[in-house]
Amino acid sequence: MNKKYWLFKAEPHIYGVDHLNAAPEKIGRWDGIRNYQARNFLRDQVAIDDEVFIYHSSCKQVGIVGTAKVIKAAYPDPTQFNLESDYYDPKSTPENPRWVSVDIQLTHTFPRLITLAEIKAQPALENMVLVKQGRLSTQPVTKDEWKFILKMILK
DNA sequence: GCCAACGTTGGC
DNA sequence: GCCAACGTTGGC
Repeated sequence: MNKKYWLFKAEPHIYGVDHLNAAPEKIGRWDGIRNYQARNFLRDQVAIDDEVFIYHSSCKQVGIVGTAKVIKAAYPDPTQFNLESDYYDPKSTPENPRWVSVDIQLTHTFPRLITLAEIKAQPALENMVLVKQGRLSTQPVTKDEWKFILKMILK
């Protein structure tokens, strides 16, 4: 099974690299995904040992802030059953859950943030889903894009 | 199944 | 706060 690469978006004030860094073993549950296209990636394709860019959206500095690896594949997102949660979904049942989570472990916090503007300025990245389809919170990244972005940190 | 109205995401 | 680009809902 080939390792795959992903980009997960989050609003940093809700859940981001800081939360993962503060967690035991830097492990966290990626939950609250309520978009079918994103859900399908999480449920059907995201696998253990896949690597993930953590992206901060809707904030002052939008961009990629670090990497994580998947340590647990899709399982029912517990927040969908929690009446107290913003992510509660009355149409979801334990027998037939709609939404899934994965667990990830932070592997690197970048020494600097790679901004969306930088990414957009790179011809090599013009086909990234991030560039072509703005609104998608869980998206695939190609191996070439992954390697290219890691090199950008050194510049 | 179509499509208008409405809601959300997310950059700027 | 604005607005473009989606996604969702609901009448028919």
